[in-house]
Amino acid sequence: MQVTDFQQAFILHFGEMGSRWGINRTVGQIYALLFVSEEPLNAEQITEALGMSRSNVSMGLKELQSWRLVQRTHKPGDRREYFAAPEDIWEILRILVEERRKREIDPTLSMLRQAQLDKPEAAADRYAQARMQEMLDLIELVTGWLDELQQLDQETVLQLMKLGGSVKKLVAAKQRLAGKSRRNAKTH
Amino acid sequence: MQVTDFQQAFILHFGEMGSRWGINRTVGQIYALLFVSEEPLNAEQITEALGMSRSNVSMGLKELQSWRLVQRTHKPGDRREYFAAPEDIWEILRILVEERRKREIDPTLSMLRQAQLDKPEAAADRYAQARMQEMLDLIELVTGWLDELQQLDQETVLQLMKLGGSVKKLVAAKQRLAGKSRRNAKTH
DNA sequence: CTATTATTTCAATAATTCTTGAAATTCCAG
DNA sequence: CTGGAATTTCAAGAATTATTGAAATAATAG
Repeated sequence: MQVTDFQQAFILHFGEMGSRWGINRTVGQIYALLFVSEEPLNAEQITEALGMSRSNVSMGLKELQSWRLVQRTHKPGDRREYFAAPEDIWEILRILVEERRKREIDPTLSMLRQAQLDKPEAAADRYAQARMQEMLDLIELVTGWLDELQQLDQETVLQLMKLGGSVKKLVAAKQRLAGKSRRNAKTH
Repeated sequence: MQVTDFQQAFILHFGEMGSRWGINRTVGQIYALLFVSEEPLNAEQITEALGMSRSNVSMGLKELQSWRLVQRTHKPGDRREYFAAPEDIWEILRILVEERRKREIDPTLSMLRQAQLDKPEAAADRYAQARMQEMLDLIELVTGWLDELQQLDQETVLQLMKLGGSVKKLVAAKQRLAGKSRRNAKTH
């Protein structure tokens, strides 16, 4: 297998960006190749196309599988494994968000929650705890919202994103509605 | 300056997570220290608190400044520089989103746009180009939406995020309204 | 089974990134 | 200006991460 110049530009870019995205060059290149390939590829084809060692490809594929970013298939009468990127790009985005969250945010959430169980005496520690609480609240708000977005069907998300600035009016309208039903409730 | 055990847990965690977040341990620790410190700190205090070299702190602060994540201040009658994390945690989030986007997404956007200017002949390239177009469309949709969210005031964003699942009804309602005014327009 | 092919593991080394102390530079009080 | 304090730069070494070929393991066709 030989990549075209057109594909090559994309593959090399992903390789370069890999380090900024927290994956290595190899993994970035393998994923880029799979993403622009119409048919699933086996490890040997990837090795030849990218000019890296077979073992490197094996490790890269393992990493991509741990990210759930590649699917494994088989061809009839061929016992080699074939790999492909998910067809649906929304699915890819969903997985990316989930996995990055699991790796980059969840451990911090645990630590922040743990820190709230303490009852520090010193002023410096009480300030630190308050700051951590602020961070915790913000992360919970944003990740909770991401959870809700993921529950929604794709069409609704698309519409919401296309709403643009008019979302403000919509939210304001909703607030007024909600206000009616709790006219006498404690405000704020 | 000496950090307490309570602060230390937070600082060490940020140091460890640093590599997953694309910054190094030093930078993570410095930021964590500033984040939980009520008063701005100078480089010497940071050096002592974290037990790393003065030059390392200097480089770390430079990096954090390139991320716009620290503010520089001065104390009267003291010519040393003092550093602090922004007080407002929403501000921190905003900056983080902007900077990560600039570093991790914008270069890819350029590349993808460039690739759409080509008019490839080969079937493999035409497929690759179509895939890149899908990726481009999705990134533009999401980043465009982030832009609009950033235009909104914090209160509106907060309300939107707290809407949760009911956002679906809201969007549906909006669609019905919009539908009235383009009853006879070409659907989709 | 067994021979062959496919895949993974692993230890060595290549490459990159981080950290440091020393030297250079900048800054400003006197 | 000048001297000392504050800060940055830089090259060397430390530490980490990536890549490889060889060996081990797994899978299956015959």
